[in-house]
Amino acid sequence: MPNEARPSSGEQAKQLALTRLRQAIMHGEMAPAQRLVENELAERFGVTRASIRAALIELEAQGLVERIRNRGSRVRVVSVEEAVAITECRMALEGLCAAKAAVAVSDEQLAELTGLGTAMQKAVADGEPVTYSELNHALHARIREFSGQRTAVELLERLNAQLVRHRFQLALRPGRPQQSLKEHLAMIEAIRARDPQAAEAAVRAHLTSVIDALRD
Amino acid sequence: MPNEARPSSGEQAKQLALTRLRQAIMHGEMAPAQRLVENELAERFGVTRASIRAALIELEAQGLVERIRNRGSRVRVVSVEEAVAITECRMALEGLCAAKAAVAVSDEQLAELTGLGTAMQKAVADGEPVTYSELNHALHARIREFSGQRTAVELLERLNAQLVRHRFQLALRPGRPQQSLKEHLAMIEAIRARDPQAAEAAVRAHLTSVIDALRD
DNA sequence: GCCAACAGAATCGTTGACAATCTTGCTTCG
DNA sequence: CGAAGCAAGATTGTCAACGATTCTGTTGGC
Repeated sequence: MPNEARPSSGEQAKQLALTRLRQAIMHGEMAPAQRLVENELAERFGVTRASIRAALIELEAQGLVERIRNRGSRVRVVSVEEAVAITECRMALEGLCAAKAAVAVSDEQLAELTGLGTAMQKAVADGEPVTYSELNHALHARIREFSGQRTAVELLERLNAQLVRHRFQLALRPGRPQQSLKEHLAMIEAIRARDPQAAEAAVRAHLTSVIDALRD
Repeated sequence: MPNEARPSSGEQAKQLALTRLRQAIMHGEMAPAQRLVENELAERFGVTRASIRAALIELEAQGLVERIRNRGSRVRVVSVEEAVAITECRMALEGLCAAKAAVAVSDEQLAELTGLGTAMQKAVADGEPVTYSELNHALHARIREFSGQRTAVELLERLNAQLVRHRFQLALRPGRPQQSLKEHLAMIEAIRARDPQAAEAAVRAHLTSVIDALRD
């Protein structure tokens, strides 16, 4: 499970609706462009419309849902061009994070990155694209985290949430993990060398490759 | 209330509450960390609490308001460190926009940028920091716009909204406009030369200087 | 046969009231 | 005199009902 969002017991109605709706969208349980009728969701989740409404407003602000006045909400679909534009933003922000992380990273954190790297190699060797995709996600998340750039991390998480569908399709493409693996290992290597410029360059190279792949 | 920017007549209650609250915060009518009691706001704006609540949820997602469960909302205060972190993100994203703009810009748009540049020179010469600050804001906004990067523009507008207070304080500091002017003219020059790398470098140099100034 | 007006259904927006929670100030006991 | 406990007040969270808007399918006229 790449993301947090555990509906802990003492949760409030709105929070529960928010986390469950978010998970449903991110796990692909809701088809893209599917209508999200407030009454249905309220009944499904056992909360009132007000809570669903609050959750939808928040999801709209996060770019996961599209709302039109008096017409309703639907799961937002991101076109390929939009996915490219989002990835370009990721390139700028993750580049920043990688550079910062290369300077700030601790030895234990370096060990964790190295471990992720070998796990990714194993996943590719074993031909397990789903595992690889999860490790991929985890690696990016860890690097962001290690940078200590709270603002950038927040923005990146918003952006990534919008890409779930595309990310998945990408990981399942034959040959893609092999290509991607090399770039990821280069990122790890640059951070291990504590070289901020090299780390930023490696991340940018990787995401440039992602953009090319997105465009088919 | 000197609030223009009409919440156009046919506007819905929630939209009205949102625009007015947003303006009030951005114009500094609400002291930082001021409590935002839903009932008070509802009465002040002549709408119901539900509309205020919806507006507050949206403003929280935009980073302008802080909400704590069962405790209420307040205007979010951004510390200096946070302002620096935000500006670092701006550096990454505006750098991207400037590079794209340098390639995509049209001749009329170039003329507009040049015009802004001369207006800024005049404002500095006449010693009008407020006018300069507005032109500054306009220049950055135009460059973003000309890049055509919708996603990046959206993120940047969110980030900028959080900086209003700091931006103001910066513009009024003696000597700052003179320093800033040179950097802005360099940005314009690089875009006129349609040189993406130079444009990105100029923006980054400018925002690095802003960070130094923020830190005092 | 085609288009415009119209009624009905579906859905969202708004309202006022009630419940849950937190804060604050007072009281009481050690 | 100080601290724990309690009660009142303030504020947010939740709810169910009402009103407004948009969509859809049908009917009537041309």
